[in-house]
Amino acid sequence: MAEDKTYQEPDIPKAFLKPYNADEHETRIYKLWQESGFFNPDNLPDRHKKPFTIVMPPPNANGNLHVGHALAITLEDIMIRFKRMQGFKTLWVPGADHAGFETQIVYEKKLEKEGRSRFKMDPQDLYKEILAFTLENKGTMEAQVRALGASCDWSREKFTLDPDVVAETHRTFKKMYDDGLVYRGSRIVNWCSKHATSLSDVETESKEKIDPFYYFKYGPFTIGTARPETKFGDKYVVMHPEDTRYAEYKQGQQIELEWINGPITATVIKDEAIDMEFGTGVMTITPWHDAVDFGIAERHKLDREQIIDMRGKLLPIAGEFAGMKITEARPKIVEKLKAKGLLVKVDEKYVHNVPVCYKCETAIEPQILPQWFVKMQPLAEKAIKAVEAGEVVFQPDNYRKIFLYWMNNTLDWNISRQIVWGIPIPAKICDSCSFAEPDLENTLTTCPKCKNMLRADTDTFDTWFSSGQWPLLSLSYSKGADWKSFYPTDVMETGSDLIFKWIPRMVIFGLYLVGKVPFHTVYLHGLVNDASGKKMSKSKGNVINPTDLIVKYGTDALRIGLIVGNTPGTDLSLSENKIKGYKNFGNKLWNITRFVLTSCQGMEKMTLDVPNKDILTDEDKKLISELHALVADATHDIEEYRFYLAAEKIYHYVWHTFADVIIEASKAKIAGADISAKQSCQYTLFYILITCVKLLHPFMPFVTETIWEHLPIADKQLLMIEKWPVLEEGSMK
RNA sequence: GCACCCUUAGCUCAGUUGGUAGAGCAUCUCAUUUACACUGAGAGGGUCGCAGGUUCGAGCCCUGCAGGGUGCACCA
Repeated sequence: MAEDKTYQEPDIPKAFLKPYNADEHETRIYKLWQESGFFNPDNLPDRHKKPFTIVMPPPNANGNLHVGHALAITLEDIMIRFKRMQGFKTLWVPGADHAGFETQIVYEKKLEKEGRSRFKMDPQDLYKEILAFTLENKGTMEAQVRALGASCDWSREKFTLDPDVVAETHRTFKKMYDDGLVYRGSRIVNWCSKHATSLSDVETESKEKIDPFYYFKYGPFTIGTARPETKFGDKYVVMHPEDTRYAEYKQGQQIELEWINGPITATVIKDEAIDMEFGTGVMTITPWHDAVDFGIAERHKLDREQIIDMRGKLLPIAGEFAGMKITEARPKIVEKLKAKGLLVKVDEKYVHNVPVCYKCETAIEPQILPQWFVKMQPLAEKAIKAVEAGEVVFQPDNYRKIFLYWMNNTLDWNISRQIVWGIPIPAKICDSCSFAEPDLENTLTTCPKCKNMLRADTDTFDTWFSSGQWPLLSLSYSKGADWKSFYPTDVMETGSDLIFKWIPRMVIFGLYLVGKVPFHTVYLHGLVNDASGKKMSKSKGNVINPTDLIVKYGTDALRIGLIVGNTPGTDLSLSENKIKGYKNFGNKLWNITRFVLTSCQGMEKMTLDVPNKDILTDEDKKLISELHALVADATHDIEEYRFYLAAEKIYHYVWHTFADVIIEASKAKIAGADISAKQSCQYTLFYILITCVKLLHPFMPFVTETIWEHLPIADKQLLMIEKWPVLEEGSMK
């Protein structure tokens, strides 16, 4: 800044002779900030002592940022800039996410377009291709984060596949195995037959479907089902133990009956999972392909048999239907049962919700598979305790209830994924017996139980297994003591949709690995929808690329436009008009500066202090005390995470009090003959200007820093490290 | 079915501990060689979803109801 001479000249800098043009300044200003080194807390001046840390939720490195990212980056940057100006030793750790499953899907779509398929590729080659694709997109994503003005410490940037991240994730896996918190088991999992991988319970969505609901004669019973194609192997008939209609049938009783492919022996089971109100109150079970049935089979130690293969086709047990896709087989099976006189009736319009893959909407086919699971209950208990003790608070507060609700209803977490793009699971598996064990050093070759050859697990971890440890991993907690200054972090700011997927896992891993919660405050922002409140999606064509808005209106306008009127946890309808309005605001501030500089021409260099009372008129003293009331109010709002209110109040003051009232009234004084009134007015205008510019800096960093460059102030620094306006002792109230 | 949220101006939404109903956009009128290419002054517009309750006082607290949204679980 020293080489910039314009501010030393008494004339109005030339820059102010034309409207503010964001495009001219933003790249240069960002460079100035970055070269100053102040993004890195280690380089901040001495007054910055107490750490304030945010770990950036690493954006997916598989494409462009969307406006939701722009909102997140803005919120985080507001907190960081505010705290930095207040004198905190601020650290904001940027990152990039390889985003396992999600990126692989993006890449598979690309392959599909090229007429290729991952199922015909060598996994190693596929991995290499996706890596190259990701690294290329990582650069695009980072450039967009910079364009948003993010004052994060790039020297500490982490990628979720960095070698130390992978190594540490492996160690956690081993540690959890040794502690009995990770186990390998053949359990029912959510299987997506399109992507050919299992999914966790948070990676499925439910979709309403209308299907026929069939009633079949099953020996002396009538059973109801929407899925006749799974019924080939059904040999258990289940009813509620208290159902008086079926009191004559006893647990374990065997019944001979005629079924799809001939006579079978069915066994009566009594279980409380049965809803007496539903259907006939009797059902047969298919443990291999239904979670509830699996639970019943577990409780009663029943046989299970696979009916449907991993690509969604019927197995030989289906007899003449073997090899058919289930949708194709269903009507034919019903036809056969009808021919045998076993079809009782059909409800044509049965409305139910079926789980689907959250990415491709393919119906989830539950399957029993040997996978690695995390035992959630003991971990969830700790997380519940920590949240109940107030160690983590939520903004807005109602997410606390949602967090606790989920933690109280948690299922064991399947962490195995049958995809290549991710962190490999460092384990050895015996295909001959049930042996499986983590093997970080890659030393196990033969099974200690049955002496057969072991094979390396080809699965990768669920992305959330590593990203759940992100607050620790991103601070390189395995290396050196640096992380201890910044952990636990202060705020985790992320989308409200991650309240299940991510937040609980981070709390759990933080408590498990180092005994401390990973953050004290969780700030959750809502979705950014289009102007009519509809969710942005590629298929609707209403996706807004933040870069387009930046090009049109400038980053500052986008930032404050995303903040005003946007309460935490609530979805936002984004209209371009609003952004445009804030572009005008940037220019208003620009012109205010021009007016104040013109009015102050010929004065000595100014200081940052409150003007001396002795030279101020009573009227101006009152103006300054009103300004101080705004400072106190806005500061309080920011501290309470009410950024939408702070931004609006400052905006309103600047435009409708400072510009419309104070400046209008000042014109007569500046032109008037009363020298002391003029001087008082000049000091007052200047002081109000610098205070407003400071207050706006977290929200609109570029225009405020640009203005700051041109202000005739002695001993000034970059605005980003100037002191936040403070009402010191003795200053006018 | 359960949980959570929402319902305030034409639209999008604020409204902090209960103390006279707010902003932006839109509309209308007027001004404007202006610090302002992106401006100003002013106006209209609300039974705060409905019904009760607590209170000196309720948009805010309590109960019930209705409508909308989101999430979770499903019920074979």
